[in-house]
Amino acid sequence: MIKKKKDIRREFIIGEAAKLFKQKGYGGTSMRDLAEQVGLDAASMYHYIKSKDEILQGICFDIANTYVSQLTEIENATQSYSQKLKALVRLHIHLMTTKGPEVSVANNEWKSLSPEALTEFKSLRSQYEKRLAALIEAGAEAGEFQQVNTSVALFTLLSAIRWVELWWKPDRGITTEELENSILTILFQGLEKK
Amino acid sequence: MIKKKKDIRREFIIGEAAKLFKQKGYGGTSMRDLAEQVGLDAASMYHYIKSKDEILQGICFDIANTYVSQLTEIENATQSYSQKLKALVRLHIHLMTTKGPEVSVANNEWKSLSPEALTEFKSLRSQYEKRLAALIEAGAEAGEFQQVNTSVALFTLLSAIRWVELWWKPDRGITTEELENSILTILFQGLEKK
DNA sequence: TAATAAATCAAATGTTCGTTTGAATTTTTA
DNA sequence: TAAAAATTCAAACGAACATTTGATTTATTA
Repeated sequence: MIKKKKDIRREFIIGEAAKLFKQKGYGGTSMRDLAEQVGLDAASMYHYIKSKDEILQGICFDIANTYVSQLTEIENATQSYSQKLKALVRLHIHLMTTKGPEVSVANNEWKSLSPEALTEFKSLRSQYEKRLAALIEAGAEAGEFQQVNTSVALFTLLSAIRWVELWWKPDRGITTEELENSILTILFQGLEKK
Repeated sequence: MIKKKKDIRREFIIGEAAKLFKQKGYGGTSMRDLAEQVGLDAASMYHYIKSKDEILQGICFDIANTYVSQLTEIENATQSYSQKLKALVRLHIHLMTTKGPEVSVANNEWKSLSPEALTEFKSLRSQYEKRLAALIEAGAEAGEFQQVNTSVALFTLLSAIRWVELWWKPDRGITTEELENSILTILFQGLEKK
């Protein structure tokens, strides 16, 4: 037996929690709300999860680790810095369209992590930003990018795509391909026509 | 007597609330936290404010109204659509550097508004987005912008600058002028060097 | 200075929260 | 089918919350 029924239930609870946390915030979601969503009494959920905080940790660190491993792959690829950056932006967008609630929670609710988890999470994020900044810096030195402040470029890129996690639904009348292309056009070519 | 002492106290409380709401979230900030911050007993604060929700409303709608009136001014100005859009982005950035906590709260904590206020707030935001979308649409038809989906352009622009409200401090070693110029360069010229 | 108004807070109210306990029920195993 | 294990929930716990009450202190006014 590879995956126990208990684990499946547990994952279901965490998935529903992600949806609720995205919708109403971590603080705004009670364990009783979550219990109702999964069709259990609140007390019963504690057979599958240890605490509310553990759920949030699961979501946040799962996403954080995904981001880190994607960045590592790109760092090791042989492409121009411009291509690397574009590929990374695509991966970010893709993750938002496939794991919307989880990404949303990791991006917006991490402040509610317990103190120890919070420290660890901020450290992970800081490392990620440093490595990404290095990529931008290298690209600028290679003459591939405009001369703009690295931090500004870093945060503008990361921030510019954040709306996707809130906006994207399968029925928006736009494919993920179009979505990615439009965003990449604005960020790398600029909105203004030359 | 133009401004009563009571009103000044009230505004101070709301200002401190904005800082705390930004830092710890609306749900994560108790009235006791806020009382300690302003140097009063929790009960005493109720001489100056009606409720916690009223504070949040004050912050959110103050910012929302500022955005709307700024947009109205720009709509009525005689400039190219490109100039209008750039001016608006500058105003957004400027508001973040001058009213950081309030903008942060209006952007991140509006979900905690009471049901009626929430409806009103979402309506205001939706109107704002529609008018901004119309500006982008018009600029595209005038041939000033690249051919990208209007919603994508709209949200990418608005989202791209959101990090400023969290990042900007007077001692970041960058003037607001440089900050605005760098961001505008990326968004309108693109990060890639041609 | 005496009367009045404003400001303060100790104490309590009722509610909601995350979580635990312990017993009942259902499912699995031998 | 009997014993063991897993699952469920009713009930309750203590803590934290926003807010109210009522009395006390401080400032203002006549």
